Amino acid sequence: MPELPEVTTTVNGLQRVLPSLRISDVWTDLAKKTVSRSDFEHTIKSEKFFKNFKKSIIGAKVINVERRAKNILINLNNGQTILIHLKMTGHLIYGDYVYNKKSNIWLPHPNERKSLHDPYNRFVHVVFAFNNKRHLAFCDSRKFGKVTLLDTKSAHDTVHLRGVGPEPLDKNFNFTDFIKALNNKPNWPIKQILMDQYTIAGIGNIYSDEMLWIASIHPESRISKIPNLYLKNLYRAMQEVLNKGIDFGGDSMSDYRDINGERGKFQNHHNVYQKKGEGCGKRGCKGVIIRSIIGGRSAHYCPTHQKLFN
DNA sequence: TGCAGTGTTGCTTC
DNA sequence: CGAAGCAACACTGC
Repeated sequence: MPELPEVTTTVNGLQRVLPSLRISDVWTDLAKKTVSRSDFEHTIKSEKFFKNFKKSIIGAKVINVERRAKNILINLNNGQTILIHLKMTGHLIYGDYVYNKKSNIWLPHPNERKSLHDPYNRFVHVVFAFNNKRHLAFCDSRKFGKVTLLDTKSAHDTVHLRGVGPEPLDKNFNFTDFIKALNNKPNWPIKQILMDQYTIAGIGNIYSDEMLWIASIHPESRISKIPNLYLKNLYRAMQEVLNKGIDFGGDSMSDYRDINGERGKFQNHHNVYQKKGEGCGKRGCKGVIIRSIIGGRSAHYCPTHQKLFN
C-alpha cells in the first residue's frame, strides 16, 4: 500500500529520530548466494552485495532522510545513501529489538510499546542497529521490498531514480506542468497514467481511485478527451487526496504501519477504494461502486457520476 | 478448505 | 515497439 502519503509519513518519522545516529550493525535474512533475478544483484537480496553493504555503512552517521517518489533515501556522512522501496507490504519500525538466535528472528523488546507487538509487525527481514542501542526494523511479509546503497551525489541518476516523474506536491508543480506530464502517455487510461512513476511520482492504486472519484472522471477516460475543467478538478483532487492521506498518517487498510508500529487512518475515509457494491457517497448521486481491471490493476469507481471521456 | 485477491515494479513474451 | 502477462512471495478473507 505504501504510496506517497505512507512513504512521507515514514520519512517524516525517520527524520525526527535518525539524524546524528551512527549505524553500529546491520542484519538480514534476505541475502542469498544466488539471486532469482538479475536486478536483485545490487540489492540486499544478494549475499555478495550485503557483505559490501555492511562494510560500507557500519560506522557511518545519518545526516538526513528524504523521499523521492515512493523511495526512502537515508543520507549518510560517508557520501553514501541507503535507498529503501517498501513495495507492497514493507514498513519501517524504530524501536528496541532483540534477536532470538534459536529461531533466527528479531522481535520487539518485551518492554516495548504495545504497537510494536502488533502481529502485522512480524516479518522482520532487515535490522539496522544504532549507537543509541535502538533499531530500525524493515518488516515485509511478501519480501518484495528493495534495499540498496548508492553514492549520494549520483543517487538520482541511477536506475532506481532516473527518469522518475515530477513530485505532485512540489510547490512549483502547477497545473500546466501537470497536463504536460500526463501527456507523456496520451493513449493510456487516465488511471494508468496517474500511477505511472515515470509520468508523475508517488501515486498508486488507492489514491488514484480516490482522486478520480472526487474529480468525477471515469478511470478509463483518455487524457485528450477530458475537458479542461475536469482536468483542473483532477489536479486539485490530487493535491487534496494526497495531503489528506498525509494528514491521516497514511492508509493502513493492509500492512502499512508508521515508524512506531501504529496504523494510519486514511482507510477510514475512502470514498471508493475497496467499496465495491456500496452506494456512492457523492451528494445527490444514486450510483453503486463497481470494480474492474484497468491496466492490470483493480479499479474502483462510480459509473454514474464519474464521466467516461473517450 | 481452497483459491482469488493484495498496495509495486520490472522482466519476458507476443 | 507497445501492451499484456507474469514473477518476485506470503498472507488474508471469502
